[in-house]
Amino acid sequence: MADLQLKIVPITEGLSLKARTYEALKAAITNLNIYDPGAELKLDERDLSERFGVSRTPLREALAQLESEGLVRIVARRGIFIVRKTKSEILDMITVWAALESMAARLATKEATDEELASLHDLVDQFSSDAVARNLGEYSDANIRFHQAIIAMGGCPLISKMAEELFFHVRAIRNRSIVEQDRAKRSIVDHKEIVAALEARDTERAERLVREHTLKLREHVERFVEID
Amino acid sequence: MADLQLKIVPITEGLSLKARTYEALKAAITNLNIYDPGAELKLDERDLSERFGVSRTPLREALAQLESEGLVRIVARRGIFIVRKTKSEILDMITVWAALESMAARLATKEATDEELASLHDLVDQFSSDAVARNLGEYSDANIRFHQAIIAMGGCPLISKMAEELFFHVRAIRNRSIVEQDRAKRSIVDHKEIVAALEARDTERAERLVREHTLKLREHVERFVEID
DNA sequence: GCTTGGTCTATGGTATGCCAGATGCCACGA
DNA sequence: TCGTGGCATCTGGCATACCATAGACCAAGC
Repeated sequence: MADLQLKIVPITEGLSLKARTYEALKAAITNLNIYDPGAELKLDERDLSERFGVSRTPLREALAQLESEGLVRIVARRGIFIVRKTKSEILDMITVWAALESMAARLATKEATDEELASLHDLVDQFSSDAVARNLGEYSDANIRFHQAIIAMGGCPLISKMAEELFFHVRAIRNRSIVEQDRAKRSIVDHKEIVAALEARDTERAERLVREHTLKLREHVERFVEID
Repeated sequence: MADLQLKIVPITEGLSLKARTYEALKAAITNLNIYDPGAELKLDERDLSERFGVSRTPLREALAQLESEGLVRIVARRGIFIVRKTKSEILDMITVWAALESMAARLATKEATDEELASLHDLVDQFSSDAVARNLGEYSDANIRFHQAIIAMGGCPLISKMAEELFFHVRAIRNRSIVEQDRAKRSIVDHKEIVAALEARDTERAERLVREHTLKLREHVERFVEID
């Protein structure tokens, strides 16, 4: 029973085939959406199972999960089709994003520590340089990270989880959006104001700024982004 | 080719076994949560497949879907366990509910027709009589219908869909909550104020009232409801 | 050549059997 | 009596075979 100091590390449980197949499929579909907007929309169970090197059973379970998340649609004896979000659905997702993040901002003014809030400055800077240097806007990773940080500071894991899924989908329209340098610059100003409101613990103002910021994005997408 | 007026109705495509199994399981788990808080938490694939009269394959797919929704947890070679929401998770769900419904109320002040808004009066009345007559509060169907109606009037199908799932889970704590007649009465007052704000197309006030109303429920649950 | 009914094939749905690992029981020994 | 190791069994994961039907293809008849 003596502690021999054998630094035992629990052997990492390899994920199930189902789980790995799910991840691989999700990544594949996402890349398809991003880089290959006009590509093949139909999938075939047997073909996929052969290419992934697993039987149809775990593959089907992975597909069923993707279907419940709305990434694919499975029609009996017809095929499996990759679902492309309509513009209206994208807009709805941004609306929900606005609702969730503005609530998170509200909570953050009450729950977050000063240190946490201060860390937002770095993210603003990262986004600024990213947006200017690489001509990216609302869809850059740096921007997403900024918003995720605010959401995390709300201290509500469910909001974080739901927002993450939304970001995953919304990001798919990155390459279709018209990049506007002006928007990026205005966005940076917005971000700075949001951080200021949070640091001032101004609940109402933080909520409003976050909501309006995201709804501005929504309007921009509505007016200038062509989907489908 | 003559139209013989044979009133043909497309034979309703019976749902797949998987889909029906999913519904049956979900209903079973929900009822268990509501009426039988201390009951068996472990499920068995073979036993269930026998009881439902389907093979393990569609059953497993149904279970996988329930797992991705967080209703059950499947552990390899250990078993399938019904997940009981923690109090903290319930509170988070109510927070998200507040975020979504307040956004919907905001949208409703801009999108809903006068007729739609007027129809809310009936729902308020239904809730009033329900709450008084049957001693129910925030968890009565009449109350849920009132809130769903507001959400629907926001005109954002995604919000409706997400809220519906939240309601499904939150409703499970119905029987564990302490019924307070006072709360029901105050709730009715809140509802009337919300309807008034909506009809006045007062966006900010409608949002605020809806948010505060739901957050009041959250606080009530936090303080007075014992879960687990 | 066009229509029409039959048939073939592709494809998702379902049933079933085997596998590996986690548990728990039980016999055995100190 | 208590601890220990082995073995039976339980249970989810996976592979595979078969089923049913939508759609494509084809051939016969006009």
